[in-house]
Amino acid sequence: MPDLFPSKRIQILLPLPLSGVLDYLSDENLNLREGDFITVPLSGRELQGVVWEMNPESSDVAQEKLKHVIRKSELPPLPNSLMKFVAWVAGYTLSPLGSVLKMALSVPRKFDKPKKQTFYRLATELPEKITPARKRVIDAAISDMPMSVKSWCDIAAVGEGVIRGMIKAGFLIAQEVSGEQAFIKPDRDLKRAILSQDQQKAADHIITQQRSEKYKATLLEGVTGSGKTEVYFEAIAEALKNDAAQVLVLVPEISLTAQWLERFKDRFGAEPVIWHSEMSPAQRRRAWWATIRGEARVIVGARSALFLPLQNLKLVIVDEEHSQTFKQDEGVMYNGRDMAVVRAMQAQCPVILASATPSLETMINAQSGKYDWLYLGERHGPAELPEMSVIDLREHKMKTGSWISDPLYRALRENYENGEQSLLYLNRRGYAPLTLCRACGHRMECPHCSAWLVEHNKFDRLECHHCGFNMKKPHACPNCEKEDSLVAVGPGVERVAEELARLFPDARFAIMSSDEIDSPEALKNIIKRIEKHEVDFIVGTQIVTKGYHFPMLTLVGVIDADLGMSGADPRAAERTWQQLEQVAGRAGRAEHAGRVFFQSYQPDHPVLKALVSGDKDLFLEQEAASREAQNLPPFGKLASLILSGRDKNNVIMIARNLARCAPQGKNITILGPVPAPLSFLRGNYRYRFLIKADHDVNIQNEISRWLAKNTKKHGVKIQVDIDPYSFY
DNA sequence: AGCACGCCGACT
DNA sequence: GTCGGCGTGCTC
Repeated sequence: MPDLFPSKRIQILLPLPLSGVLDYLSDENLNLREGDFITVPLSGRELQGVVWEMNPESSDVAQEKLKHVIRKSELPPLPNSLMKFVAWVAGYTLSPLGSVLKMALSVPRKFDKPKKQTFYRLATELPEKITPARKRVIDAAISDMPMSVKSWCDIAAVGEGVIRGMIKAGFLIAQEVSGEQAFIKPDRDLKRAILSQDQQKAADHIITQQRSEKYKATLLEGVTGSGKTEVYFEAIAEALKNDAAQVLVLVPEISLTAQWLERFKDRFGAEPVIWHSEMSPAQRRRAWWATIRGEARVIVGARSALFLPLQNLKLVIVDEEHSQTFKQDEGVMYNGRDMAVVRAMQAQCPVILASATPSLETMINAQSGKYDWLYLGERHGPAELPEMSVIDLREHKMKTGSWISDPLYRALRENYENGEQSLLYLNRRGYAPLTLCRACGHRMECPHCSAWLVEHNKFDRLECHHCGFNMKKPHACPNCEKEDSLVAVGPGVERVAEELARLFPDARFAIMSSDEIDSPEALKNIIKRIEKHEVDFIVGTQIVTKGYHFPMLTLVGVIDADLGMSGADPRAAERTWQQLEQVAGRAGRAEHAGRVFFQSYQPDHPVLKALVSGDKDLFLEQEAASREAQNLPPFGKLASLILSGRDKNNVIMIARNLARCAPQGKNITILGPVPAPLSFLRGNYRYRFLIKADHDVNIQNEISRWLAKNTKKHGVKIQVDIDPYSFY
């Protein structure tokens, strides 16, 4: 086929795990620009990608090999700011560029044309005499914005009949709208909160920043109930003065933000646009379109919302910035909190990091003056801080098979007899973490991982928490074949609940763990039961730290405060502290001051000392000093390299080869290879390196050069995690 | 990510 | 003797 139009070599990025762009030919009449969505052939199939470079410098791909771009999409182009961000994240995380693009494009049916819908807007001339229901509709109208019948019903709280009647009477006028149903625009002036002096000062500071339209990071610190949300709502209101501005709010887990959404709706009269991975394809499509067209004004979402095609980003907020949920430790391993700061920097807009218990990273940045630091001291309402104490388990020994010490039992008894609610916290699902044979000592282990099988009474099974393998608990030991010799060792929440039931035969219990709470309905039910005081004792895993309010709860017992303190994780102490602080915060939200007991074999551990004394600053100071001494983040840089493969000897050999050509220098240290803590996972043997470097080392460069030196890696997967949070 | 190519076990 | 298992490698 002769070329009717001259074509030109351009570079396309496809949402595949390819490290770079591919060269294609573009016909001039397609009139392509960078960011345009296009369809191209790739090994016999058609794929959608993005025009990445219109004027490539050079390429070694032969001209004959090049294929033509098939067509250009009618989608608005990918905003240049997002292309820049995608490239930055790929470079930082050492991930294939195409994998990062995939995160930005994983929107179902985005190439479909939106279907036509009939919307209705309020007529300009309305009768003077109207029924109360019709008045509600008129009052609810948002200027002359057209809406679907369903939206009218929702917003005015009337039945469909009322709306249909008004359409018939000509008070609502039909309008064909092509495209998704629009989101209701937040009203920045709707309902200003009355701010305390502290809050007002903080809000003023942020508003000034907002007006400067420059990048600036701010830590907004304040205990629970100090009103951080109201303060950053004012920043959002300020940003919304600009009619095109878009605001991005990142939250750790969107499924747990129902209360937050209520407050937003109350303040701005409309729900924000929501983004997270569990949304239905239709919902995601609608949110993505609203974002790329600039119609979405405030977007609240999980970390993946960073990859939305925002057109005019003017403010970024990271709520609960200390949450480790922001770190993704699969696929493209990025930290949502850090990338939010980068996104703001690239967009030249302010970013607010809000938390009651800021991460050490953010604290250091605030102390050094890199971030502004706003502190809200007051705690609103009558609640007092709980009284905390440590139970020394070396002193108060427990019987075998018991996990509740005498002092804790006495406190629980007293609380129960006073008709109050208590919570026992143990971050361990199931009945027992280990099952072993009394006769031969055989441990029930996962066949695919080097991990114990966890006994779950609820399902009457043994389960691996790493790969999901599960089996029925056998009657006889699989090793020595002795009958009834398998015993449970150690406690999980189910077992603690069992002990409680023995101690308090007439009490009512609830277990809160991901096994019990597997749907929003289950969550709602359990919360309702607790709020109605149909429960005397709650036994819960980490799930109870996620910000529910238990107004009747006055006692918290931490079964094992030492859990999670060991291992190679430099953040172990910080994480434990945050978790325990949050659990402790569940006690005494109402008029009663609460009591908190930590059971521990290391009562002198700095984490417990800090919690009991309430001297959080001292703990952070010590923690900072310790990390600085070890040159760990945020003072030094850390990365992990995990090699995994089916053949153990092959993995070891390749690990040794890598070790031989590891980067050397006084400002970079390579530790390893050692078997990873989970040395066998999902059928793969795993070895790990840790890379520690000074702050000024370009650790990505060092690692890429290192891995490039070693070409033979057959049968071994190498995963790089920059600034790891997971140490399995 | 798909899809083809390629080398070792149970089938007509 | 073949069908097909998924390990490995390539796609402009």
